[in-house]
Amino acid sequence: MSLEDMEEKGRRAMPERETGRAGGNAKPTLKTIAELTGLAVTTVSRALADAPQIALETRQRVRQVASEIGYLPDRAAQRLRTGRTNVISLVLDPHEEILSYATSMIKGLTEALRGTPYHLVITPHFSDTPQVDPVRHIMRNRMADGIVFTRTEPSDERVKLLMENNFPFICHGRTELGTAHPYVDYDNYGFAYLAARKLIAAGCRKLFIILPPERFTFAHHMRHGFMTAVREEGVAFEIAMDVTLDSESDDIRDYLFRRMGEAERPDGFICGGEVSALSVMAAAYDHHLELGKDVRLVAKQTSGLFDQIRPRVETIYEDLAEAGLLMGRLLLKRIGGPQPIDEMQVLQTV
Amino acid sequence: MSLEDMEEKGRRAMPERETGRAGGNAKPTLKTIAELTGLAVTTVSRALADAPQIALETRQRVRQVASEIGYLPDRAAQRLRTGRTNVISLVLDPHEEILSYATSMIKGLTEALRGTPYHLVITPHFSDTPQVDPVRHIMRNRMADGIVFTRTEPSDERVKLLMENNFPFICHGRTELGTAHPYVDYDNYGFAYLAARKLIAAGCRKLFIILPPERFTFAHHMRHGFMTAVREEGVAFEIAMDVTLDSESDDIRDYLFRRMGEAERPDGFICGGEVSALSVMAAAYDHHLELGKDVRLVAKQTSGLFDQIRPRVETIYEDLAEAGLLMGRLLLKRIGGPQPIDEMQVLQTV
DNA sequence: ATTTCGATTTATAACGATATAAATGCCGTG
DNA sequence: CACGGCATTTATATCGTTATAAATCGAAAT
Repeated sequence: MSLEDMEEKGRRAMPERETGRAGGNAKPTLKTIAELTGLAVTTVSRALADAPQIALETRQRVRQVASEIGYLPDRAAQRLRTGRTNVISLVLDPHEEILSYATSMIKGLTEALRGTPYHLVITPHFSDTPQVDPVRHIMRNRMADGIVFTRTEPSDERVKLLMENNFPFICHGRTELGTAHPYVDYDNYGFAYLAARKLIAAGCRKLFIILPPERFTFAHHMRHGFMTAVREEGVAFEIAMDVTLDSESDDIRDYLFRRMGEAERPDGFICGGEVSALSVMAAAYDHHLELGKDVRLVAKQTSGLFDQIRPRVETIYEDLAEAGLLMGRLLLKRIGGPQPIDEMQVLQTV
Repeated sequence: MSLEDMEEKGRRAMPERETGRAGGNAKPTLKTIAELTGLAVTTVSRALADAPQIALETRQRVRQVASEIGYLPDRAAQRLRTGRTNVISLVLDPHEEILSYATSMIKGLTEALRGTPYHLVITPHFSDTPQVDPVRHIMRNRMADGIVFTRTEPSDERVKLLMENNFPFICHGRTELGTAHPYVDYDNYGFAYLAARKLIAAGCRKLFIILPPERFTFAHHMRHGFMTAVREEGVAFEIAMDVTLDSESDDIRDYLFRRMGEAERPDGFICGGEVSALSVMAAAYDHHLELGKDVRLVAKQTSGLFDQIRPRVETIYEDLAEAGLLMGRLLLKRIGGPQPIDEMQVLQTV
């Protein structure tokens, strides 16, 4: 083998300095700091953890060196040793793909996690598997230190499972289980009640509401708020059959178009979702009904969308980013503290 | 020390079975399988990796036992040992909070990652730090095996940095750097061209377009497509000053309302975003201009939103979930293969 | 019978951090 | 001057996995 050949082979064996290690110097570890300071790795570790048994002067010197060389602890090593993942899992339901719901939540959550060592992992929940599966998987295999999920049900299996195992979590919406659990909710009772009162005050004589699917707790809250208002005022009412806020918006529009063509047409509509509210408007438009005169609508607003909609629609605002922020904060608090904190918070209708 | 005392102490030492270890049996590891099969840990590891040097019969037996006890490899340990994180980072720009953009991307990405060991981590990019910071951080500290980002610029610092370090990534949109790099883009030239042709064909005599901020490559594409069409047809045109697709939608509406009140009012509008398109509609409405008669609008549609909008608006569809799916697939391919694959794909206007 | 070979399996050493227990050195005290 | 006590530092083991090198074993070859 010639000299050139050997050189050639050498080049092949080490192509171009392992990916990502540009600059020539390897990633700093505790060992690097230990060598630079002349201390033991253990000491460096505890110094960075601000352990009181390490001399103050040592702690400061270690901190100094650490920041100079841009040391960051290896997450994998920490996770392996301590069992803590520094991960928060957001379990996303396929239905949350609609519009801004998930994005607002994510915005709030990342804001809450900002400055902490926690990362946000999106765990999709595919519709062909039971709702509790991703949660169980995360918990069993310790994929995260805490779980965030939404669309809570009255007797939610996920809440039960997580409570049983004392695993940190927070959910958007409440259960109707006896036991207290951490959650953040919006006052959907208040929403529906207020919406109905507004419509009645505007002169509506027959109210119509599209509810979330019955299996969600907040569907009950909305129904209850709606029923309370219509009973107080003694006006006629109707609750959408066959379609829910989760239905395809085309289906909602078709359904409403049919209903608007039948006898005893409702004149006041309540809609707890933005796109479905547009479906209501479209159905009315297709019937040449004038919004704000022939029919009225109160919609729940979760984005700036309805500020651009004409004719103007009365809305009641739910701040999902704020909910996400709050959820993140409460979850971090729960993870930090050893015993379960059963803090709950309901964001009021504005 | 009495016997009771010792027992008491023993109990204290193991308080209540570490959180999450319900059921009494600890989380299975390679060691567990090794003990059950009588093999060495190394052998089990290689058997599960389907190494050819392990006897077929052994491999099958190990697989069997592994699935029986529900073994899952510890990600932290794998990550520590191999340096691979099994994480894909999606860097989210604050502007992507609007409506469905991020959600659609996430949907596509999770679909692509389904069945793979990869997790999706959301890395927020806060607006008070340089755009390249989160990308550099992820790369330097090996927080992920691959990066996804959006809003690509002609001379994008992120692309440069990642290319220099040969770090796997994919972006939504192209650069104008000479070097090829992996990306998925939408044919925004085609969008603007087609939109302009449609408006002209419908009889419009003065076209108006709202572009993305100039710093993004796709702004140039749209401008180019728009300019080509108006020049071909020789119609008058105007490009929005002062507002872009990133502007507050209220600002866009106010701006357009003013413009529509001035002389030589445009009669054909092109809008590359959903909410801003609604702003155009709102401005026209507030001027009592009839859409489809006094003024026309072609909007880019990225969700089902415009199917519910009345009066009906002409739209051109961009499938962001499809883009996300494609990006995920290309990135995984890039991570799998040792040498950079410079695959690029432009999704065509439909 | 000894050697060699190929096919398997195994032992050992890391990856980078931290918990536990042990060691060091300095101080005052008896 | 030996000792105990205190403050501080260090050595060792470990988390669960995989890369590397070494070992085992039966069968074929010398």
